[in-house]
Amino acid sequence: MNDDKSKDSAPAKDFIRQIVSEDVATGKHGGAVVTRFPPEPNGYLHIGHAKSICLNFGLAQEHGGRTYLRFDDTNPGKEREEFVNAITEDVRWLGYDWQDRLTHASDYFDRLYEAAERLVELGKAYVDSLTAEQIREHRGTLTEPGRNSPHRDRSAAENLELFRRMRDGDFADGEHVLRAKIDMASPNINMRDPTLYRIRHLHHQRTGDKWCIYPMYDFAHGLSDAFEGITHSLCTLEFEDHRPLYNWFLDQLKPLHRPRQIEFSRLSLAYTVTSKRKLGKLVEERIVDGWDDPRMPTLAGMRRRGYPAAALRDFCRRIGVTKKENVIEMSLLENGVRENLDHEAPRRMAVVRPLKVVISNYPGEQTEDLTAANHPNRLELGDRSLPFSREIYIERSDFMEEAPRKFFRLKPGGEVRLRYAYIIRCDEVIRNEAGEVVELRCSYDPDTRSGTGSSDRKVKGTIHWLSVPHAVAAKVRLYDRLFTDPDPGSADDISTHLNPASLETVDAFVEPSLRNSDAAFTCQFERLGYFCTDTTDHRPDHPVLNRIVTLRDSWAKIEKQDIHR
RNA sequence: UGGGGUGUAGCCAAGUGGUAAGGCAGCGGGUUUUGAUCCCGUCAUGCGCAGGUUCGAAUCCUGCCACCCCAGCCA
Repeated sequence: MNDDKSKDSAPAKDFIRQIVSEDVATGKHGGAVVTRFPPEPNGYLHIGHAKSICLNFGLAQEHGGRTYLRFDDTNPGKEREEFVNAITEDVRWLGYDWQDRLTHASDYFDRLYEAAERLVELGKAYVDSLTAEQIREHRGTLTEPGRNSPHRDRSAAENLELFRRMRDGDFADGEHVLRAKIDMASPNINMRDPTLYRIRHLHHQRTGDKWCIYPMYDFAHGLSDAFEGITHSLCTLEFEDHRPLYNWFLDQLKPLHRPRQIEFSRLSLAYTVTSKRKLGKLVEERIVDGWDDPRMPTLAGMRRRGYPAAALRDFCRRIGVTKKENVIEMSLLENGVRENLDHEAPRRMAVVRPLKVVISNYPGEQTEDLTAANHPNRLELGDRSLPFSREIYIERSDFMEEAPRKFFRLKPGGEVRLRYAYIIRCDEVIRNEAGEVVELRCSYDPDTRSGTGSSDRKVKGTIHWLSVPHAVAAKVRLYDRLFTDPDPGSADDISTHLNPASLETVDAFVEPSLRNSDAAFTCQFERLGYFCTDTTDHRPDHPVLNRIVTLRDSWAKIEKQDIHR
């Protein structure tokens, strides 16, 4: 089902791949390439993370290297086990395998603590007893240098004792922190004695109550990279200013491996938000069903919507990796999904707004099984049979009483081909008391059955249809973009940009072969204009399908031209 | 106004001194039992701006402009 064809072609040589190739060529790190994908387990992964996952895992793959999946769990209280499970599932779904390299920053809490003590002994770290507010005041501003803390010159022995007592739980939250002793006048604010450890009397999801002090990102991250032998530590642009600090720790502590941090720009997608915090808000406020709501730009949401993992990988390859701020248009993602699905998805018939057609010259009790190809361009995908009878449903919009000149489909007195069946002619239009069209009387040409030698009579239009007694009721969920603004993330309150019509459910009929289909079965409804997939809440007798992505619709263009004529 | 980054088409993105790849979007056309797919064509005298160096500059130099990030005991 939607088998990931490995048509992911070779990635472009972005600047990171150039650096890595050069490092491999010059034998740096013995030619090894070791990367890591380090999410904080405080939310679900979204499309932006896919870029990082594809980069990190892809890069290692290209060089026969290794990639760690490392949970950056240094801040208990924000992080939850539910999220680590979701994240591992998403990474696996995207098609990547970390093998036995699933780690946590918390795995290194002992070693990190030892490293911190070493820094204290080296005179490169001290315990500060200022309040958070005082520390902020001492930090200075963007244009003014900071001031040294009065505790900056404590002796190594005193610092060591204080730090140990911090660890042993002698102090309350916020009473002390451990700080690096660097330069309070540095123009780079990250170098103005950054905090290394803070006291947090909190239960940690993995280490339990063993610790009441937890390391900060800057301290934990670079050293974790070093511990794991990471060669290239790839992160986003906002960490550029942290690189001097990343290197400072390595310079002071001289670990065996020396990783290199390289920054690239985040992905942002027009009309969506890629911020765990903001996505979490949509979940909390029940604007969506959950992190995996098919409208969400999360990997779980896209999976449930029916986006193939291969299409997401292809998308990540297409967008490239640079240091430039970028906003990718939705159409690029959708084109990739469409392209993948067009090749992979079998075709089926469906009628969303039924109009009954009686084929008056077709025998009343007769039923015949017609043969329909599963894919018009890939005969190897086989075919299925489609029951045909005297009464059928067609799409309401496929009939027009007063049709513009270029309307190819059914009109009074006109002919149209029923896909995989016969050519019919509209003889009569039946109305109700209100004057609405409720039924069409047509006649068919028995010589035009699809696939027979005499079936090559040409008519302009082809429409889809379903035999009334055989049609299966189904629900189709039509999703539209969640936001009306191209950059909803810029608003303080993203809910002001919500699209009220982001979800519409319609009753439809589908062909009998869709009854008892597998959940997650993805198909394209012939002539309906979109791809659909069965959802997780699939019921065998009543399929519920999600629209995945819309087909290119040149009819809309023609229609518009016609109006303007 | 301190520091760090980034500017190539509507959106991405190659290009590393030799005369502007590719994709998406758009536009025009052909094939088609999905108005889909597919195929063909078209789309920057121009690379943030202004000078300079050079036979030759998106690439080198100088100056300017615009945008993004940084003042968590978040990551």
